[in-house]
Amino acid sequence: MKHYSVKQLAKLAGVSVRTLHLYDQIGLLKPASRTEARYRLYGENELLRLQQILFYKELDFSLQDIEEILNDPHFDLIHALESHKLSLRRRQERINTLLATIDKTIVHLKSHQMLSHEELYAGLPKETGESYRKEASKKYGVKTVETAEDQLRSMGKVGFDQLKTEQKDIAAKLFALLNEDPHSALVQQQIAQHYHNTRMFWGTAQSLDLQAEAYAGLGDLYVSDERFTMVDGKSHPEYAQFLQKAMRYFAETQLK
Amino acid sequence: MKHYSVKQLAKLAGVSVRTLHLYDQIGLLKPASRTEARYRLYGENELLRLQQILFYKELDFSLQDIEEILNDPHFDLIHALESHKLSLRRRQERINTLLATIDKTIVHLKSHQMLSHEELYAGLPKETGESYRKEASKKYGVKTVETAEDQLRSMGKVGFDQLKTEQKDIAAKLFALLNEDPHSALVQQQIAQHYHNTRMFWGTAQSLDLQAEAYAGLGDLYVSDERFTMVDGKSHPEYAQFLQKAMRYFAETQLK
DNA sequence: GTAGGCTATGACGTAAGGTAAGAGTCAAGG
DNA sequence: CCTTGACTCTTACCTTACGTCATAGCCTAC
Repeated sequence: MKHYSVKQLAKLAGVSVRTLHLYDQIGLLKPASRTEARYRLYGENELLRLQQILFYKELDFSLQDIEEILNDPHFDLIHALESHKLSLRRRQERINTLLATIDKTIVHLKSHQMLSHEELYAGLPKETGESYRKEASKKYGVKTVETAEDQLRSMGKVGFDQLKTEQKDIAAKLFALLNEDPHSALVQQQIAQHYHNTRMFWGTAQSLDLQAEAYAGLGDLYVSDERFTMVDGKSHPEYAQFLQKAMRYFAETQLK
Repeated sequence: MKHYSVKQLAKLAGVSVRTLHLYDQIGLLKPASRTEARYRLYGENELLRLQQILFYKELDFSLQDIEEILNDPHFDLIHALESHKLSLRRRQERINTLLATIDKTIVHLKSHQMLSHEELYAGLPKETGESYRKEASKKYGVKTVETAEDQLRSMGKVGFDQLKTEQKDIAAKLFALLNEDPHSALVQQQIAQHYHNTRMFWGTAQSLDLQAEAYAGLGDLYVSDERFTMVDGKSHPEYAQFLQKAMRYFAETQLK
């Protein structure tokens, strides 16, 4: 009868010696016998069992499961395989979701910086855009408008578009509060929602101080660019100013 | 300014306290400050960072990678995501392979026991099958034939079919050795190949003694059922007997 | 006799926490 | 004032399936 040393068996089956030591230790694959010096000796039976082990390992079963499968001849292997299939399917679906999310994230990131100054005002007649800039700059200062534009630009096209869509939702709620005090708890609660949503488009984490500034600046932009506060095609400058006040107050009271 | 205790932050973000302890320990997310009693205090900034961490964790990034991504603003995130996509794709392909293998295995197992006595002899006119049985039983004893049939049945339809296909290959080699001594090294070497292939269809591991018996019994079956030794539609009883001798010799010398 | 190769056991490390022990902290109620 | 209960701290061991030493014993060849 043939017998193999650890190294021979390991080489034969393509595993490491350590693996055989482990399998011996946990009782998954014991050597047929030992020499006087406690050297492990494996026989043909052990080679066969090892091959079975490796087969199930290929299928991603845990060593514990493999031991149950091999030791209990009445083990319901088909059932085990079916449930294993299910878990593999779940893993696959999860990976699909991950891939989709990553793709979205990549698209999102790539659209960053792609927003040039022209794109920022695309959709508006150039002169109109410029005139709004001038008017807003007069009212709020050149620096404020530029800061707000930078902030918006860093948000990327996707964020930009989504932000507009988002506005529709929040507009419905805030529009009803137009006559409330922008500093009231009622309004501030909605603004908090808006802040948390908006923040998701702002790349890497910044200090709260910076975020406060940026958020307040975004409110300024609302005033400087009517597109953000258009509802059903009509601009609502008083809504923009309402929002600006509410956002700045939020930034100053909640974020500092 | 708001501040959160470990438990509050944990609950807010849906992680465990231990997780926050760990993130603190590895420097991934340090508390903004500590109380006098060394209680951890987290602020709004930490909540934001934690949410970023969880986002990347959702994408199956390791904590190490996440730390690099978050700490280095110049990190090439798009590149990291692309390569992450690749590794996810590989995992998905691997899972696809596993699923296919499992399906095959299940089919294989299900065809076990489905092989009734009639199916065993399907394809042969019933009387022919019966007559072969009788003749073989006379020559080798009823018990031998039944044992061989059981063995074959336990192999399942898939194994049964594949075994026949397999025979075509080995037949080409062994047919040329028909006039050699079945016990010669030349023949025995081919038989060893055959044994190792055949064994793959024999479900769970058995003792070598049992395998030896089964393998020898399979040789008997070859003689009792001409379908195994048909080459181009012609039966070759002398080939069957040659095989039987070689297999029995192999079982007795190599497997005991 | 010794060099080189094989073997044994034991122990530590990995990733991302879970679980638990022992001790200190804090606010509320009696 | 004291106790109770909830919370927190640190330390440390457990998990998977091994890889990687470290130390020591064994075996064979020259």
